[in-house]
Amino acid sequence: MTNAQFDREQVLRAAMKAFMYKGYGKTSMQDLKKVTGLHPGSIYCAFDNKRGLLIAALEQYRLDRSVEFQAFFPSSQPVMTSLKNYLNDIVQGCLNCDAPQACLLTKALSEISEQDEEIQQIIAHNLQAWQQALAEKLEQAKVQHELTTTRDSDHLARFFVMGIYGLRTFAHTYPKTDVLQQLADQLYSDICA
Amino acid sequence: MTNAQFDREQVLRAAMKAFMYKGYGKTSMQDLKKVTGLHPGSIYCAFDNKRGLLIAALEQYRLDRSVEFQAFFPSSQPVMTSLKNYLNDIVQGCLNCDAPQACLLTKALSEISEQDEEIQQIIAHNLQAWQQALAEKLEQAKVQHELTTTRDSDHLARFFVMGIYGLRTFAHTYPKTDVLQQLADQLYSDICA
DNA sequence: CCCTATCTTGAATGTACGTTCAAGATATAT
DNA sequence: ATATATCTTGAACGTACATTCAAGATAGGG
Repeated sequence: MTNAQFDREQVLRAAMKAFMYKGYGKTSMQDLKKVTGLHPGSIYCAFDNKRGLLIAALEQYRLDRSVEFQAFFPSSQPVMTSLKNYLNDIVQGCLNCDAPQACLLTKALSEISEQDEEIQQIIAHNLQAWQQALAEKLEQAKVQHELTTTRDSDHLARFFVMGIYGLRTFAHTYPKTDVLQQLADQLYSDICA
Repeated sequence: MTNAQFDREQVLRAAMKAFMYKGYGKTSMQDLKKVTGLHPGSIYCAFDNKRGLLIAALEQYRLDRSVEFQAFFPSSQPVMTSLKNYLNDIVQGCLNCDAPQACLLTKALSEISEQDEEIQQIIAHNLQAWQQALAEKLEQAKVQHELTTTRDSDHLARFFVMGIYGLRTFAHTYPKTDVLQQLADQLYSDICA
């Protein structure tokens, strides 16, 4: 029954990509078969159903992004420098057109949150964990006197994630490097101010 | 053939609401029949097909929002006061749960933009028109010395709409008045600074 | 070499959808 | 009042989908 002969991570990343590009609803099992290389029966065996595959893909996405995030903040480097690099990387991600311009979490949030409370909560939890991780980095920057502001780190982190949500939506309508970079720079300097 | 015995605006607003709540893909013709009171045949007669209804609804949305926007900026009042009221109204909209928390444009953008270039362009055009209208108000505020900043009005307007996109997404995961208001206040003061 | 247990496969199933269209209802003109 | 033209209605159609399942393939032990 529970078969793991295939590379689970690779399958989940392929599914993630499909869900990000077409959206959950419009990604058919045939699409998933094509991109994962798994036959419908195997998908149902491993993930119960399409929804189970989405949930597994969301978890893989969380893991991947978490690793990626930490890699941006080596202890050898000032936190605020890392934060700027991180933000610039997101700007580049918005411009990379063959890759999905949106993040899986916000895309799925807007598509299915009203209809599936469990998935809504998974997504909300993951987004809040990301926000929390950012707040910790900002707090660390304060302690190390890289960041001098009287404002609460939690508030700054919320404003930062809000800005990134907005940046990604903005990029959908106007994916020009210089304008996005200018917006990101403004966001960064408003955090610092 | 082209029949207009029903109230076209009312029908389009009902369709708008359904599309905003369920999304375009998951709103069935049965749903649309229920909310508009129009039988499938009549919908096809008046709007060609479901996609045509969406396009018509997007146009009605544009009109409604345009009227609403101008109403927020009476000449009797300082522009920046109006802008603050406008922003606060958006915050309230994010909290009003029975109404759609997202705007039809961004919701549809994230759902169908990859698959329908024509609709993508309609949406992008409408969002840019909104941004342009904001830029004009900001420019007016500068001329009247309500707003003193060296930054470009177009840039400020872009940053403002980016913030609102982000605010709406944020509200999806955490719809608490005080936090949203704090984020909106921060956005407003960053525009002014 | 064969038998059995497990895994793989894609065709079959039921459902739900967008769309069409012909029959019925209504209004208008003579 | 009757005939004709127009509009309204919802049942029927084809299609596409998620899901299931039984037949076929594969491997491992006797």
